[in-house]
Order: sequence, then structure tokens, then C-alpha cells
Amino acid sequence: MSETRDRIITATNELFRRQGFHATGLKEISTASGATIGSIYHFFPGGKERLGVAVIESTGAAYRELFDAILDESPDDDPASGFERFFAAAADTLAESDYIDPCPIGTVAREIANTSEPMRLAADGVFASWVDAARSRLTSAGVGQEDTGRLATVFVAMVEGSFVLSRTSRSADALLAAGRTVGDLVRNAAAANAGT
Amino acid sequence: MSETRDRIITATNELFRRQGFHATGLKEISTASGATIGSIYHFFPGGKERLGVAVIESTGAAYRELFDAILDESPDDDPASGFERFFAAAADTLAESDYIDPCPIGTVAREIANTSEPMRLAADGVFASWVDAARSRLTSAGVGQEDTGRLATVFVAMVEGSFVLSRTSRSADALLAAGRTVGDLVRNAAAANAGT
DNA sequence: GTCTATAAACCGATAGAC
DNA sequence: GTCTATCGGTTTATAGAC
Repeated sequence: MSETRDRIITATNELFRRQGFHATGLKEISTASGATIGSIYHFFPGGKERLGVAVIESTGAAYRELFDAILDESPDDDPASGFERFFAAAADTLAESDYIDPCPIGTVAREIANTSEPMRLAADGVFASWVDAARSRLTSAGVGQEDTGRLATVFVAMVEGSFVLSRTSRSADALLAAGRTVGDLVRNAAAANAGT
Repeated sequence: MSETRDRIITATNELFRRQGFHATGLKEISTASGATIGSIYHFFPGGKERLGVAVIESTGAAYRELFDAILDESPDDDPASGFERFFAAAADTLAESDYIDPCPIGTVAREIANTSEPMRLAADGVFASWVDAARSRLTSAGVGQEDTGRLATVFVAMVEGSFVLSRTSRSADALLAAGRTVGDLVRNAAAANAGT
């Protein structure tokens, strides 16, 4: 689409990752993206809130693709290791980026869940799509239908939760602990179902 | 201690829960607490950052006490159910409060992890103390020493992660899924160790 | 589509009277 | 310990030229 629009979204994404929604000003976005305030309002007539929705949706889609890409690399007989590698990849990204949040959605969601219904709905849609992506992988992995919904939700909660801990402690420990636990959970659920 | 100081901390805590750190102005805190801006700076000479540290520490201690209180109600032969009830209690609080964040620390931590070292360290200390509290309960529950650290970290990550999901979706589902999973994890780890 | 100027409100912080 | 006035800078948003 528009190059300027893309630059605005990319710059805003990075600023949200580092400092969240309310600490990021339009002036700052203008400088970082090389687009003027006028251009921002041209592409996002609803202002900062509308821009926030666009950032949430774009980042949400990108992460869903990344998840699928990582899971695709797993051998068919061991999809649980794909879940584990997702956490390991996040841990690498985090350390390489000076512990900037790998993903702005959780931060922004907590900032605006009670104050902006459009952004809250956008974040809710993204989380639901991630749960969905995880659920189909769990089904392929042989996990019983009665467990896929819960485990998929737990997976997304673990991603968000261990991001907070690892970022705050500036250590990959929480992400790796979460990865190992989720891997075990998936393996055990698949084995339990196979044994039935 | 000082009544005014307490009122400032309580009011700030509630505002942070609803909208986070950067969206909350000192003027708003002044109005909500009934203390003037001058009084805020009298008690917190470091300004908003210092007040943020105090809120994080005070809330962190309160939640640790709540965790211990809930776990104390568990029968000795089933401490895993205490972990599960902690999530159920959080789910009740969330629904009763119109899905305001039960705890401001995760939100604030993500907002300031890269921009305020004093607040980041305060949040890190709180998370570490929660992991510690969980670890001693896991040890009492008979979980092997090689698993207590990882499971305690996973517990705190699950609390933070399912808060985000439940708040964003305005539904208790994620918290309850997390609670059941953590309960199972604790039970299985204790059983595995007993069988060794 | 881009850019500048500007409005009106608010920000955190400080000084100093009481 | 409380309160008010104020500083300099920022905020989101808009109007209108180009």
C-alpha cells in the first residue's frame, strides 16, 4: 500500500514496544517515521486511537505468521518442540534488542482495556486469532479436543506473562521456563490422548 | 504512618490499575486522593517516579500476603488446590470490578521497563518475592527441588499472562484455564516426586 | 499528499506563602 | 504539612496553504 503509511505503522510499533501507548506522542512518531503530523492524520483520520488499532492489527498478523513459520519447521512426530522453539526465539529477540518488548500488544492492551473500546476489541481479536492458530497446531499434534482450547489459551497467556517477567528481570529465564513447561504440557496431552 | 501518604498511594494504585502509569496525571492523583500537588511532592520528593516505586512495593507486598492467606486455607494433603483458588479469586475480583486490572504492577512494569530503572527494579523485586513465596509452597507440597524454581516462575507468568487475556476479552476464561493448568502441574510434580 | 502554524488543554515540577 | 501560582514544555487535534 502506501509507503508513508507503512513507515508510520513501523515507527509507532517500535515506540510502543519501548514505552507503550500513552508515553508515545504524535510528535515523536512524526520524527521517527519522517512523516509530518498532517500525514499521520491524513492516513489515520481517527488520530492516535485509530493508529493504535492499525498497529495492533498489523503486529498481531505478523506474529501469527511467525508462529506458523516456526511451527512449520517442526518434524511431524514432535510438534511440541515447535512451541518450545517459539519461546526460545522470543528469548533471543529480547536479549538482542536490549530487552525492549518483542510485542507491543500486551502493553497497549493493559493500558487501554478500560478506556478505548476500539483498541480493546482489536487486541481481543488478535489474542483470539493466536489462540486459534495454537489450537489447530494442538489438534494436528494429536491433543484431544477437550484440551485444545485450554492449552491454546494457556500458551498465549504464557507468552504474555513470561514477556513481562523476562523483560522486567532482563533475563531469559522466565521465557525458557515457560517454553519448557508448555512443551511438556503439549507432549503429555498428546500422549494421554494417544493412550486412550 | 501518615494518613495522607496512604491516601495518595491508594488513589494512585487505583488509577494505575485502570489506566496505567503514563495516562495518570499528578493532578488526577491530587483530586482522587484529596491531597494537593504540594503534599504529593512533600511525601514523594522524587515526584511521580518515586511515587510509582512506592505503589509497586506496597501492592507487591499486599499481593504476596493475599497469596499466602489463600494458600493457608488449603488442606495439607492438597496444596495444589490453593494455587487454583488463587486464580478463581482473581477471576471474581476482575468481574466485580468491571474488568479493571486487579494489579497495576504488570501494566506499569511493561510501560517503564526500558525508561525508569528505579521502577523496573521495584517491579523486579516484587516478582522475585512472588516467585519466592510460590517456591516455598511448592516445596511444602512435596515438589522436587529441581522443579520448584521453574514451576514458581511459571505460576507468576501465568498470573500476569491470564490477567491480560481475561481483561482484554472481559471474560474469566483465561484465568480459569490458567488456574486449572497450574493446579494440574503442581499435583503432577508432587506425585512424580513422591513416586521416586 | 505534504507541510506549517496554531489552538486549548494538560504535563511534571518548583517556589514560596501560610 | 498544606496550598496556590506559575514555569516551560508537551499533548492531541485542526485549519488551511501548497
